[in-house]
Amino acid sequence: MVHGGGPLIVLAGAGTGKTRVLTSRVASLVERGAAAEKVLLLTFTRRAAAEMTARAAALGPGRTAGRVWGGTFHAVAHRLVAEHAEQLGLSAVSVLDAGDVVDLLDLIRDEHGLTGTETRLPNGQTLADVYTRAVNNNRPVREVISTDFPAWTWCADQVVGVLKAFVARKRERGLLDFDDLLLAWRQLLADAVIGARLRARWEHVLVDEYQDVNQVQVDIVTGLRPDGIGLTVVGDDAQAVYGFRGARPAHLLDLANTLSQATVVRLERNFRSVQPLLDLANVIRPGTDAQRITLHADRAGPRARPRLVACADADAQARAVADAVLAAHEDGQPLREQAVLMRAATHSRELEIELTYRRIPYVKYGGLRFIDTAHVKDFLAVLRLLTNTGDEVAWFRLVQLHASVGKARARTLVPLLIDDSVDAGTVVAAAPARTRTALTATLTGLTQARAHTEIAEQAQTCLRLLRPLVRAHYLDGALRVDDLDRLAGAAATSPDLPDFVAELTLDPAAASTDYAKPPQLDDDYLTLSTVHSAKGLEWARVHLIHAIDGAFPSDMALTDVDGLDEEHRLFYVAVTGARDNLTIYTPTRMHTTSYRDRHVYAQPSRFLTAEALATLDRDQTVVGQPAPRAPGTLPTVVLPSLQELFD
DNA sequence: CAAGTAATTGTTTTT
DNA sequence: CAATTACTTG
Repeated sequence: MVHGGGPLIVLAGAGTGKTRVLTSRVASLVERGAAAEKVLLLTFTRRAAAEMTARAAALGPGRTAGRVWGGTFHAVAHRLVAEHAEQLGLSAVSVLDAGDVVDLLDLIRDEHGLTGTETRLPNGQTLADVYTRAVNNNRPVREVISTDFPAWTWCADQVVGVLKAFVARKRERGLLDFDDLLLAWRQLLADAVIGARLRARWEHVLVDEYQDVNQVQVDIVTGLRPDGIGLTVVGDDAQAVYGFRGARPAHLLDLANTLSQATVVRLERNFRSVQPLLDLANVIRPGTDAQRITLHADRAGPRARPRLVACADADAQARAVADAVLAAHEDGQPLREQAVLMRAATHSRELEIELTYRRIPYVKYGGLRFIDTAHVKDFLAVLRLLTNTGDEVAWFRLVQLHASVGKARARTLVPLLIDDSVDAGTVVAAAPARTRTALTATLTGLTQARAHTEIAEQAQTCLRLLRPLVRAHYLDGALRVDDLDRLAGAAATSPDLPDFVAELTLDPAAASTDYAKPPQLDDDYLTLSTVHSAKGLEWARVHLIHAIDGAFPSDMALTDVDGLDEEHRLFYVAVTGARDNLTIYTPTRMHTTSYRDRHVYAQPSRFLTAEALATLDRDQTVVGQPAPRAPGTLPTVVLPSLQELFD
């Protein structure tokens, strides 16, 4: 496809070669004379960015890769903020992740006397939710409280006060959260001089997954290409699944209306799945008929209909999935080509037990990530302190790792640590006697690390100062230290330490196993993933579990129409990830998460309408209780490939 | 004031 | 049922 310079909007159904469109567009632009460094490619994940720049390089006339600006909105924003730190009035820059934001808000909440047990007050997490919703939708905080958080209307004044202080404190200390990065970018574009320079920097801006952008990101794209010239946007409003983060699917169609001269292309030919799977997908696909996209299979080959399997409960479901996975494996389908998808990370609990019991290797995407574990955050805090001594949140973490230092002592120590005019001796003297030795060691270590010029030396010094603290502070300290050894190793080989920290914060490894475990899994393994994390990926065989009301759609989303619509789109994403086979499981009995061991009887997901069921093969039998395992029976084992024996 | 223990609570998705 | 929060003890 060749297209000129005018705005181009590609409405691409699932599996229609969205990535290929963007890739060949980049290649074609470069081929026709655009300088690669004048092309900006904004994607949703770093994985997508890497994939696309690599593919563009393969298509294009060499040297394309690496010179195209590519990355997530947040990663590019970070680069620009670092570049313009001075103009933004920031002396240093640290990126705060969601957890850091909550920590800081809790701290400020304390300072504002918003704690106590007499009346219930919003906690740090709630304050963060209020803040991000206001910022991402350009709505006043008070309005957000009264419409979205009515329970806190009575203390709206205090909430506004805390959030104001929160903003001021971040400015003062050079701390930027995810929202701030985008706001800063938008602000740079709004500046007469800098904005013009940034607009001139890129002739072509390409945006992937446009249905998942929020208002600030819309403003950024508009700020970069005000008339739409040189803009290419790809997306599918039926796959918008980040409403909770401020995204609105309407943004994609709004753009087509705003840019009246835009060329709109609709992709309906699906290169991924066989037709019987698309028959189901087309039924499930939400949206009005006017903008209807109907997928047609390009592929030939075996055409199995999707299957529906009713199970007695989650345990039966786990066994059914494990059986099916192994059966396919026996038939020659590698585990790598199979995935189990679910609405929420917790839905795979029983399955993970079953997989472990049967020794089926798996990697899980979604849920708690390595980066979110306390000791990893501790290590990143230390690294942040190398370049930003004003990083209050990092100091709080580090100081509280020392024995006999809690919240209260940290509050007296941290202001001293931040103050450049206070020397280390004075700070140590302010600590209780029994912690002074350890604290001295920490501060000396930091100074030494800063003095090193080699990145590997810096990382090792940080690890050395943290190791005894982590070992003593956590019950399983020794295990956590092993994790940190690996992480420090990764840090040591990075070209730039602050960039390493920022990148890890902005787009951490998706699987909890990525950094945590040695790569013993590089053989063959099953993928377990939340539907969110699985978006845009594909497998030959997909098992969709917990397709019941209350789980998928999540009962949290049942109260409002927008929430339910989003679940519906998410279901579409789940269904379209399979190439050859799809099996949907509906356990009829579900554990309630509240109250001990109680269970409820759940209906199959409301998205499995009569029309949808007509496209499915239904097993007549309900997978029920197992025959009791004979004692001493060996579990089924996936044999290793033994490849290494033949090398 | 910190750390350990008992009670309680509330559950999704992630850049 | 696990993780936070309130309460007690050292």
